[in-house]
Amino acid sequence: MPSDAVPHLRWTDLPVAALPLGPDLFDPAVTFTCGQTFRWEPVEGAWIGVAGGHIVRLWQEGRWTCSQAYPPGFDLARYLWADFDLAGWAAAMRSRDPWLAMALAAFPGLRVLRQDPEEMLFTFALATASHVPRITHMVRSLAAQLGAPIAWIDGRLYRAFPTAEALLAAPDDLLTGPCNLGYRARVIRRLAAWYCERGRAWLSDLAARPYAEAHRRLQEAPGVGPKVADCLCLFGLGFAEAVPIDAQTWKVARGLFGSALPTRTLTARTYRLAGDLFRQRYGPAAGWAQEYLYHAARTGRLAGLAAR
DNA sequence: AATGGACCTGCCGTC
DNA sequence: GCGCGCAGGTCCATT
Repeated sequence: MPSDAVPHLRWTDLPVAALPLGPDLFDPAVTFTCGQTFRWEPVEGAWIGVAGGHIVRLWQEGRWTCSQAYPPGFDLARYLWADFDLAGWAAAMRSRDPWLAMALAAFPGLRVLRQDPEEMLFTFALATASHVPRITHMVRSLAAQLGAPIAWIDGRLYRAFPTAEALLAAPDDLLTGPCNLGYRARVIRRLAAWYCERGRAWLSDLAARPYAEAHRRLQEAPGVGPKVADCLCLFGLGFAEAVPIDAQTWKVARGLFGSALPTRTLTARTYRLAGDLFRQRYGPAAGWAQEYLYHAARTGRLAGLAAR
């Protein structure tokens, strides 16, 4: 669809909704920049992002999180996992170990988001051997180059995350050129072809399966290993017990669990083992604990936690 | 089952 | 400004 075929709107004309989430329960700045989502930007005291085909603007007023969205029908409460009792969980977790307690204190209001599973599939397949600034650039370029236009708002055009079909049809020099995917261009193309043969139901059906099964079956997709599968489980399918173990989290795991992890490097077996140890220590929302520990480790707040 | 290496570049801490 | 570099890994070949 050409970009002049979508509506021209103004934020002042869009209705406002509100959720009872104050800064202690939801901190947009931390949540949107900690490496689980890549399309939110601060704009004049608010945050604007595109998620699941909706343009969303949100800001906080006292104990409330206010929001606008186009097209209407965006379920912000679901997106923010608002029914997860962050305060209660955090209170229960502080005693598990001083490291998680430190991370909880350092980043109050960090929430795990429930994002669109298809977007998560391609986003985290893209994220391999990369880092947050670069992933952000890749995701935003892809949306700018291949995303369907949704609307103009206050003179700016917003585009959706590219569909699998659009990624599959994209010329190779577009993926490697302006989007700077590097070797990931091949990965994305292969994954898009594989996914297009199955369709969206393949992903959404997994959300109804037990975590272990979903995690295993996701890895049937090319370019999806154990870590990307866990990102999908946690960020896209709502499995709070999924613990993505990347390089940072592996360092944390070695510090926490020491000799219980038999190898120095992350292997298929130790990946499983580390995840189980996290779940043992932090319970059914171990994925939330991972998110706090990952962000703390990445920003250098866990300097004292060295592997034995 | 556990390494070792390749794969594309932009960051970023370190010489 | 670089860099036997490293980064939210995965895949494949060897041992």
